[in-house]
Amino acid sequence: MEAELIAAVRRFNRTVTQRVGALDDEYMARARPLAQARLLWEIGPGGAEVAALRSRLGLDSGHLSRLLRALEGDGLVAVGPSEQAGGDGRVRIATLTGAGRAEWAELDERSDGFARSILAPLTGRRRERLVAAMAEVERLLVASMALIGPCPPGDPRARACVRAYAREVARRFDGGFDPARSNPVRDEELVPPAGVFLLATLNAEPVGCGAVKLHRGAPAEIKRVWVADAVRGLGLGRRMLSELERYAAGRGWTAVRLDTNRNLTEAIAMYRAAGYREIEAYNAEPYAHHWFEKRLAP
Amino acid sequence: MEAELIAAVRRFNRTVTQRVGALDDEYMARARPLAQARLLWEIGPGGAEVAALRSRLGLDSGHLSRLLRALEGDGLVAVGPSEQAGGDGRVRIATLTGAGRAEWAELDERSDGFARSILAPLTGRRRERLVAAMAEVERLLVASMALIGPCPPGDPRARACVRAYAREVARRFDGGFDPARSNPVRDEELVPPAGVFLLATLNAEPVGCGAVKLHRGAPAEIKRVWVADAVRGLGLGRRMLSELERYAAGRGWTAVRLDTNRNLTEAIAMYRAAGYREIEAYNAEPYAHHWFEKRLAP
DNA sequence: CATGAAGCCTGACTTTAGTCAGCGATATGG
DNA sequence: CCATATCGCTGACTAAAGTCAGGCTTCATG
Repeated sequence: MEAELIAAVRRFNRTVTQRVGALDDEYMARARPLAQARLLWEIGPGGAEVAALRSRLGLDSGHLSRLLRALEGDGLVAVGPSEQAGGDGRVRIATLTGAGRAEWAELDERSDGFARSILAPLTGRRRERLVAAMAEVERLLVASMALIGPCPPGDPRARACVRAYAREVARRFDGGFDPARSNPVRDEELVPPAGVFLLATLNAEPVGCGAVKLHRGAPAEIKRVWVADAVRGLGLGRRMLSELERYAAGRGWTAVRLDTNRNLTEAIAMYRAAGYREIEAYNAEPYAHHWFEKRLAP
Repeated sequence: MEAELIAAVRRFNRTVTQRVGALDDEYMARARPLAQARLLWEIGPGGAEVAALRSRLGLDSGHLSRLLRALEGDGLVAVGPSEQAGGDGRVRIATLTGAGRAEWAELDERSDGFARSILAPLTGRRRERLVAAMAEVERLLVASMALIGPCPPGDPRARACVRAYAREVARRFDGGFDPARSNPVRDEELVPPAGVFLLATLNAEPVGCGAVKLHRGAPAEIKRVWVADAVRGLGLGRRMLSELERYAAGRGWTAVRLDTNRNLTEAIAMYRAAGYREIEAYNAEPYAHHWFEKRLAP
């Protein structure tokens, strides 16, 4: 990786996170400790589960509890049981009181004010350029924050991705998609050593998946590569694919193949760009129109 | 200002400062408190004056002193007298010891590693785009961090700007520039109520200047508008100009004028773009070829 | 329904950050 | 040379952040 690029990223980190970040904190903190303000903000007008707050803010359970107590003491927050029918009685939900909503609105206003103060000194054209560049940085940074790792196929996040995949496929295939008619994939096939299921997460939210089956005496087979709409076009599919290939190659497989539907044009383009070449049908998948293979470097 | 733009800036602030900023801190902090690590970093291999560190990091004198003591105790830093011939015996200089330099190098390495980790998940083309966008954001953010405010013309920073202005003008005018031949500007003329000298600063460093003289019974006169090379093209000259106009308008003047040399083409373009129109010579400035005037809204 | 895990809580800390008054040495301006 | 300011330092704080061990309640599971 060129030193030039690294130096540029470092300059950015220094200037932007240090200066803007510090100012942002100042804008956030009103007569209140920063952690409390952040928490209040994160609860939001709609309320939030305590566990979600803990993971989003990365706080210790004791610390968070105390912060909630402080906000409750100031009459800004009410923490109560989940209240939902069939809800888990252990989880508690924090909601803003009237005063809390007022203070939240105040924070929102200040946040607007801060953004305004960044734009204010710039002329119209430069403003547009700054905003466009910021959007680009944000998009690509988000892409680089996504993590891809193995996950049991039975995990709720994995299930959610597979459901989303099935929904999308049902929408896009001519004549819909009936899982019962398609070649089945059983969970055991996606657990090492038979194969693996990889989950892509962004801030712990699942945003994509992919799996590979290591067939004995045959090329490994890639299945269920899917990326959430919100993060398409960031190269996540490509990363998922190469992680799956890496897994197969690491176990000694020298080729991977996959089947796909003619309507999934971007996927097909991605496979070609990633070095896959079209082959004859190797299975009888009723929804497939194209079959691809890629040889793996050992 | 459109809500669209503000929302984009806020999204950026959120993603970047919170996520990248927090990670940056983690990378910085090795078994050491963040403030100590930052201080060590800021001292750098070349050493630094204690006062400079205080202003750069925005720390309280007592706090900084204690941090220095802690680093000294760990054998990383040595604080000694200025040592320079004719140096101020009160100021002290912090320098890194061998161990300190080693730890500094380690921080440098980690900082590189962090930058690398941002770029690593991206493909080549996306990397280029991210870096380009980061550079753009940084440039424009720097522009919006510059502050313009009144400053006594005798202040060392003001003097430094005026000297830089004179050097540049000497380089660019045909046949150089001899201040003695030019229409003189006395300091008293640039102190309220006779006029004002404005200084543009970026992180407390002077990066530009401008002045206006409020002539009795005549249009106000703008002088010495100058912007440092490093921050040109960011609209700072334009901002300086409008601050000067605002000052004159605020005291009741309804027009400003100025003279300029034909070689300062960007300045001339800026005057025109800012609503100045060329007029007949109103003085006998030997270095001037163009004279401009702008009417001010009350 | 016994068992263990999960979710949230409190108590009892430590560490870090930050503030403020005042001191001793040095510099500066009349 | 005297008054006054500046620079860096120490002492004596407070506030905020963060850690860790347990305890109570609720849930899931055999």
